[in-house]
Amino acid sequence: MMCQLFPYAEPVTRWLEPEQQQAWRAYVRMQGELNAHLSRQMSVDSDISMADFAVLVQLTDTREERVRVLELARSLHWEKSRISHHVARMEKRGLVRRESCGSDGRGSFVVLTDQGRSAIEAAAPAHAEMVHKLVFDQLTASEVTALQAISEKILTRLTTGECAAVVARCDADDAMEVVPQESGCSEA
Amino acid sequence: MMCQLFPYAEPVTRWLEPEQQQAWRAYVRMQGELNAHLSRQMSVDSDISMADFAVLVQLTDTREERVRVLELARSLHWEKSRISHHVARMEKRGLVRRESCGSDGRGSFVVLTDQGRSAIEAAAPAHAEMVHKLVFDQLTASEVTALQAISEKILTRLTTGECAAVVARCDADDAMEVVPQESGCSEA
DNA sequence: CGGGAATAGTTGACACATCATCCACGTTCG
DNA sequence: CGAACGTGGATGATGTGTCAACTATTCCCG
Repeated sequence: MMCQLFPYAEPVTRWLEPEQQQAWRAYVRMQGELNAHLSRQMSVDSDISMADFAVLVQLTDTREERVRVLELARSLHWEKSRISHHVARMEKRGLVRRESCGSDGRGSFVVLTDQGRSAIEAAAPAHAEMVHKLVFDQLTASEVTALQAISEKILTRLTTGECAAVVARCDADDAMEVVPQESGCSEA
Repeated sequence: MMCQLFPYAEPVTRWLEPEQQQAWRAYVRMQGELNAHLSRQMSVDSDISMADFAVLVQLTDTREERVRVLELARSLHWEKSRISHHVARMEKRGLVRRESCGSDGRGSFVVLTDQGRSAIEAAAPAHAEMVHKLVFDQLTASEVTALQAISEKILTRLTTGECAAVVARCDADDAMEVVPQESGCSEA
């Protein structure tokens, strides 16, 4: 009853088709186990986590080997508080060091230490090898292409329109409605 | 020097080819952001996490709506301690309930509560819709097929040979080799 | 029957991510 | 100049995942 009267109240959920189900389950499991395996492998034989690795990569990618905290946050797509906590832990272990920023009293740099450099140099080869073995050795060239295309399509959807707006509505406490502004947010 | 004398000492790291780099970076970011988005969406509009959801799905998939803890662990591919902690938290929120197992004094069941059932029924449609919007609406039929093929190939590699052995070597301290027993576990 | 070993599950310590809050500094504009 | 507001970053509480013990039961075998 009241089916056609309130079409908006009964959107008739779009469940997944069987082929979609299969693909989705396979993807979800693969992604979970791949993450788990890469993480564990890295922490077992290099004593750093994937998160540490990501931070160290950003640091070594820069000449000067020092990066502002917020730039780290942006390039890793992490929240600033996550960066802050993580850098604190890494500092405690001697992988990085903080330096205050002269030109902007609020800011601070994250600086790579020698220990941090040797840590990433030790970890990188095994990690690359593992990615080869687990992923690229299993795939044909066209599958690699497809993987990239698929990832980019989904990524585009994720960083466009409503989705991006949800992410961006961070600390607007008294904004009664979220204006899905599609530009002018991040590249200040 | 000493290049060919000690070939094993200098394995000449296999770094990623440019196309591989691109595909890998795209995949890693997509996977991270997709996870984040799905998790946040679910906890925002249904007040349960993806982990809760996964547990509840397992419970509703069974007639009786009660499952042994270890069976849960196996079907979700989680560690038993993770299950234990998580079930404890879910119990505290009223989503599930524990019941002791008569036939095996060590075991216990996890049972779906009414509140748990309504929680998953409330969460499922929005989740399915989100997966559609973010993933399948973006992909062609052949990309869906490719995604499944890719996932299954990688998954096969992960659950075969050395990788599986690493996972399985849990508390077998003195077991020199791991026998990958494939049945006879769950139906007591 | 008795004494290991395996099994089912819990627990505590720790690493990590997220959220809300806070503070210090900078910018803008009256 | 100085109040208001935005920004860079730190902090504490809480929920979650992992690892390493630990308990209690059951199984196996002599």
